[in-house]
Amino acid sequence: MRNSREVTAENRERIVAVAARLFRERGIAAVGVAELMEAAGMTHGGFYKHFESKDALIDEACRHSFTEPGGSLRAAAEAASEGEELRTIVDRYLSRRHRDNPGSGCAVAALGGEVANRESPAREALAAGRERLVSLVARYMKGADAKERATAFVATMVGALITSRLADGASSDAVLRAAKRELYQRIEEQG
Amino acid sequence: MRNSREVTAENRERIVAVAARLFRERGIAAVGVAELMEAAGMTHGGFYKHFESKDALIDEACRHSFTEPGGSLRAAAEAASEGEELRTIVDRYLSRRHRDNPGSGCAVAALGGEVANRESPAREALAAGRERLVSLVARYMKGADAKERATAFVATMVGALITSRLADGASSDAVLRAAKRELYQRIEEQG
DNA sequence: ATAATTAGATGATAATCATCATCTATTCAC
DNA sequence: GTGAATAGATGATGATTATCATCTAATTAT
Repeated sequence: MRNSREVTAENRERIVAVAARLFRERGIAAVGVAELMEAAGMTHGGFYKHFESKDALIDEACRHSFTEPGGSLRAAAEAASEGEELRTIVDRYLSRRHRDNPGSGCAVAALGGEVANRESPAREALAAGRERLVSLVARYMKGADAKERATAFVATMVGALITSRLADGASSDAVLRAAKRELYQRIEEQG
Repeated sequence: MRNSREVTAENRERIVAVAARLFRERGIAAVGVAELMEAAGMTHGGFYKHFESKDALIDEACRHSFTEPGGSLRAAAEAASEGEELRTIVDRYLSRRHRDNPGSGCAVAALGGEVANRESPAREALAAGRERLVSLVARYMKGADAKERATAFVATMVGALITSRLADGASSDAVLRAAKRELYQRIEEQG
């Protein structure tokens, strides 16, 4: 069977979106092409009409995960009242909601470990995503060393999210709380 | 052929050690039983004389990676001169050496993402490793909230290591530097 | 020393994987 | 409308996987 250009484009987009979600939820290696296509509402064979290989999809899915509208930290920060931008970012990033829903969350935290080291466009996409996050945070910081402090700020957020997902119940919440308190303090110290 | 009890125990230990290294270097899913056994100097078939399954080895390898003598942060901290313990920990953890050698480094940073979520002894082992790291750091902090500050401290270290491994060349060093500076400052502020 | 045990090699198994050839029904270009 | 192009289904491919049965030589227990 054949679909219209429009439907085809939608299908392709759906594959990427589903992959971006499943990869973050369960890891890249743990998700096969067949399962992926079924989750996108198709059979496995059609996959290669859209992508050259699974690796090509991985790259695209990594890029995609930073362009999703729903979880945009940038939008949340820009909607916040003045002086509350960084606190808004922290509250969102270190929320239980974010911790419990990696599929729609930060790809740096969800896929960073699996993609690090291996040289690939996927790694570059995550690296670029991290840098954009640093830039967003730095925008709300004052001083010549804003970028440097933002880099450490982001490292704390990412590390806290990852370690909170690792810990069990009680201490998982404690990790989020501790990091939030720490970051709040840094925000107070010098905007 | 059959080996003596001693040789057998050594072989088993070697499998665990090799697994702990390879898993951290390339990810758990990317390392097969056959490759693992070859790296340990044996053929794949003997594996199941030592372990019930690959999952059982994963659990043991995760536990093992926190008991290696070489990379012990605890030993380094205890050997440091008084007042320099935390700085010693930071210098070690956020060194280029540690960043470039995940195989002998922190398993929380190397495997945290892949093991998070999935319920397993492996996850519990990493969670326990993280808590021991927090306790080690807290030991050198003053105040009633030492544990909480140590939790954020560790999150920053882990997040910095992971994001530095993700970034390319230039910014990778910048991440380490920024986090070190940030943590140094926290140490100064209140021991 | 003899007998029972077993560590590890060899090779097979079945499952899962990414990838691709083929087919078909549809859509687009004309 | 007619014909070329193609999206996606179906099914096969070969590679890789974890797991296991069998065999054998060596070690342990007696």
